[in-house]
Amino acid sequence: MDVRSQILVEAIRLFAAQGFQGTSVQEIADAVGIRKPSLLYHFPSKEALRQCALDEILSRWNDVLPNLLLIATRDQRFDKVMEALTDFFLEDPDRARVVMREMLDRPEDMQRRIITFVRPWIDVIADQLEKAKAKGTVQGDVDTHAYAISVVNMVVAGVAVIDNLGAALPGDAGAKPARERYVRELVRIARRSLYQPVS
Amino acid sequence: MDVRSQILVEAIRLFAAQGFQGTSVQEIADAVGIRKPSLLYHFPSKEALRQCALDEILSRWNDVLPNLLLIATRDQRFDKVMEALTDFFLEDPDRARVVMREMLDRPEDMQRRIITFVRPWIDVIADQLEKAKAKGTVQGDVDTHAYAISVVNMVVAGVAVIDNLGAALPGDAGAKPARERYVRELVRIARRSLYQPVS
DNA sequence: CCTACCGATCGGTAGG
DNA sequence: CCTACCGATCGGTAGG
Repeated sequence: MDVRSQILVEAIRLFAAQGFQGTSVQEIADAVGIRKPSLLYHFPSKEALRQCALDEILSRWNDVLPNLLLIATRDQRFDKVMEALTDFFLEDPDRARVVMREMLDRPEDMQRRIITFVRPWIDVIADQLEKAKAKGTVQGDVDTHAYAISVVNMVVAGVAVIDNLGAALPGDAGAKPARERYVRELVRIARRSLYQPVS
Repeated sequence: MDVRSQILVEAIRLFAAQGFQGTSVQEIADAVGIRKPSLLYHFPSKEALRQCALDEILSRWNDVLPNLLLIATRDQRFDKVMEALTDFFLEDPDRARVVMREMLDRPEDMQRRIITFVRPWIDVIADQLEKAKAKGTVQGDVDTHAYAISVVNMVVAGVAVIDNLGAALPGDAGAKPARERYVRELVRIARRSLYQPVS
């Protein structure tokens, strides 16, 4: 792996754990094993490093997005879409943490990214849900746009703090790992609040 | 209002917007209109200020909690409990932002607070839900603990970034404010994923 | 509650 | 990719 990629990996890890302001360029350089000015040769400023770290995460999301939209458009396989969404963030929870932090730290910046980046595919999914609503598969009072965004936000926020939430569960020693319980329940909540009961 | 309270108000506002590391003691002192050493007379360190800011939020939560548990225990009025929960954070979204930031910045610290502070009343609510499950009012496959925690997390995270999420909605000019749409949909999701359909 | 001041660390640059 | 160094700001203290 080249130095630039190593820098991005360590930056995302540290930004996720300590935040952007809570992480110094020195710390990232130490983690990579180079000197601070060497890092600033690859990224002209700490701010540039922030943008690149976020782009890195969003571009990986773009890798899974086409496949996800294909599934959603073709046969509305809800479980598959939710699985792709949860898998993406569970694969590296730091992604969820960085995204949550950016939404808190830079709301205007993140709103811009959301408009150009998230809204298009939210619109596609909402369209599908509207069709399903007309057919009667989906419950009539679902606010399809607000629903889709809320579910995405629930997954991102849930994964970002998933290990914290474990502390709120009763500590059954032999029980299923807390992570799995939460993810399963999140998916259940999203599904059950969407579809018309089959009865 | 005394100086100490003013400091806490400004600290919570700035911590919510910029984070703890992103806010300097100088900034808070400026916002209050005093010098930095004067602030450090009231709070011995920035770290002490953080703890007090969080205690302030949690103690306000303790004001509404007994009433909330009474409602939940007496007649399981789900909508009233959800209303108390959403109202508390919507009343000042900075509360939600500070809590989310603390969960990200200080996971071990926050886990401790969750165990002593959140878990007891989550247990009470989960107990109520188990009884309702036995009666058949609540759906059989609900993981009551994971459900209660997930709903709380959904509300906290949703309110924390509620203005960001507006950017993902189509911009119907005359439409209902984005905030209200989101809150309404969050409550619908929570309710519908819990109860057995009346059919 | 203030003025004056501390060492440490910050992001970033010069120059090679 | 390094050494050497910059001004600015950080949290905090002394002393009144």
